[in-house]
Amino acid sequence: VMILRSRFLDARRKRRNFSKQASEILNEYFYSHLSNPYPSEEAKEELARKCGITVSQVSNWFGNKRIRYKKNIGKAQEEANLYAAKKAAAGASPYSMGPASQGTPTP
Amino acid sequence: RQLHHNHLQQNHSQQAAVPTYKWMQVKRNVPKPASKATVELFQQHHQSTSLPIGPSAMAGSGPLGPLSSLGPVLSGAAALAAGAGRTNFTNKQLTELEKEFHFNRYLTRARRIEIASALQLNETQVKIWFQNRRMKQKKRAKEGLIPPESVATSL
DNA sequence: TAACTATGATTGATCGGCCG
DNA sequence: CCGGCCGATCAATCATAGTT
Repeated sequence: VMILRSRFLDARRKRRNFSKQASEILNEYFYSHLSNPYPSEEAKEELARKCGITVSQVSNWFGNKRIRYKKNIGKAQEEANLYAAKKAAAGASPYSMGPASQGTPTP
Repeated sequence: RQLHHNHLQQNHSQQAAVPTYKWMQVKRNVPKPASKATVELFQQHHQSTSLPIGPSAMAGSGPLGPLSSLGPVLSGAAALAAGAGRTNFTNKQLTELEKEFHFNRYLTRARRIEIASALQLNETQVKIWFQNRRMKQKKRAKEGLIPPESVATSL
């Protein structure tokens, strides 16, 4: 558990940060679906294609994003949200629609 | 713990932009980081250095062979019951599990019990390990393009 | 260059659904 | 009704990339 863990348990070495553009696409989707940031398999495939990464990477990204978003709430999240919301509203947002999203949870 | 079905149903935060949806409040049962002291004690108590686990008895003909140390069917169970969240598998355990997996991707109840005892793990832990292992292989097959995991490896 | 932070990947374990 | 499996996800952690 100490020094023995890097034999076959680490394939995660040498990772590459996604391109600025890819991150932009992912964040845009995430914030425009903040009510339910769980893209379908199809959506993941499309995102993967647009971002030039694999579906698994898209899944990882959303997994990390969700968890890390929760770990804050009321931090830069608000800011990021506004940033994305405004951007989406500004136009050219192919993800404006969705299954059950919409920032209008009217009870 | 409680049930949780996601979808819109947020809080009443005056803040215009951050509603706090249900998915943000989902909490799972992962209590303690594991009481290492306890685990270690159990470990060393039964650490039978050499695992007598023979890759099962070839395709189920001669079921169960070597398996000797059988007592602690719950050392791991104890740890888990004690509130150990994520168990830290030792390389020995992982190596044996990996070996067994290569042999059989699925476990029989009997084999599961053998492995669990020999490795000081829960039957559940062994079961889950195999489940996760299968998913892992499937995932790698899909992307890495190394699907069948050539059992024979006759390269 | 060291210290710190952001982030992609891994993995034991959970959740809900399905099946025999 | 029960236990195992699948598929997706969680949550904690690892190791590295990017910042400061």
